[in-house]
Amino acid sequence: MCDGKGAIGKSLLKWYDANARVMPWRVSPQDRALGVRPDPYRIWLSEVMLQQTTVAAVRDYFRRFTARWPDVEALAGAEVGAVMAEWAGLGYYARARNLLKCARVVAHEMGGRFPQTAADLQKLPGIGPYTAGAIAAIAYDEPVAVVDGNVERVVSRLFAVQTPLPAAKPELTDLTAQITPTTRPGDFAQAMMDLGATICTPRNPACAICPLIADCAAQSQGIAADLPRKLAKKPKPTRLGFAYVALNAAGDVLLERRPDKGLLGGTLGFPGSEWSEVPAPAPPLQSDWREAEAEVRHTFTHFHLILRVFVTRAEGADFTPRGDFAPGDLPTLMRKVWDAAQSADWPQPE
DNA sequence: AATCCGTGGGG
DNA sequence: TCCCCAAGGAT
Repeated sequence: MCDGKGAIGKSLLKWYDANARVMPWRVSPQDRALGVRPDPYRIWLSEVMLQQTTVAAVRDYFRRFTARWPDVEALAGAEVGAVMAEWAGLGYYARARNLLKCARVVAHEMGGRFPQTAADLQKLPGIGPYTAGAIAAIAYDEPVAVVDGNVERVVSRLFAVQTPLPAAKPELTDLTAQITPTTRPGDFAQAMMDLGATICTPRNPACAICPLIADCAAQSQGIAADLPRKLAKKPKPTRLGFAYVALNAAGDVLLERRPDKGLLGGTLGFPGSEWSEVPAPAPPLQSDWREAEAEVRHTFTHFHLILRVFVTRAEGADFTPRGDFAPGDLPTLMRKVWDAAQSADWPQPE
């Protein structure tokens, strides 16, 4: 490691000490001075929630989870339906299923203590290279490279890496390791991410106020905003489908839980057809179905979806009691279906 | 290794 | 409106 690279950590930590963002899972500088350590449970929970998800979106979810399940043993004792309902709206629902799996492994097989190295953390469900590194660095001071999308951007600019992502990932990880200090590696990782989120942004980076401007190759070459290079993305097709909202006379709701695998796996929702270019109607029961005026439009990671929504009054054995149903327990797509159903011209019960 | 997985905000 | 993208992981 050359002196220039060591200087990056020093400059960055100085900036971080003056500019660290306040977040519910971070230990405040005052508490840190009193010797308070980050809680591995809260670091783990926050890092899983933050996977591909903005800080703003995570905040309230984190508060609700930690209020309801203050430690890993409490979470391990939760029912999967309760966890899915609490996660509803946050997206990427495999994270919620793996979160509970991981909590149960840690609580039941590890005495409630998380592994203390990145290598061992990564063996747990839902913990990959990034999350393992983040927990190890922040909670256990392991000087490991922590590489998320922010760090990829910051490092590709610092060293003017021209290789497009994702092929550049190993090179960026290696470069990150070279500038990661052995002291305060967790603060360094969080500082890199804060820098990427607030100054070294994807578009219009604020190089003029960047603490690393003197170390940045891309800035000196005038190409900071052009990095990192990325491969072109494929276009998103549009799929169609039908969704069915049935209530009985008491106002109970016909719901179904989706299988664990695939889109919206393990979440609660309304029955419906397949989603495809030419879906076949698939009402869950025979009744006087009325179509809502409003269609539901929703965009997933890799396709657009347009749903036609039908409503009816009917009787059946497997309705969810009205008092047990809350739209907030549904993923966003199904909340949209519910909202569209409210504006429909409902048939009267027979 | 390429694909599959949500959602909301910003430009 | 549309595209980008955000503290990625599993398969």
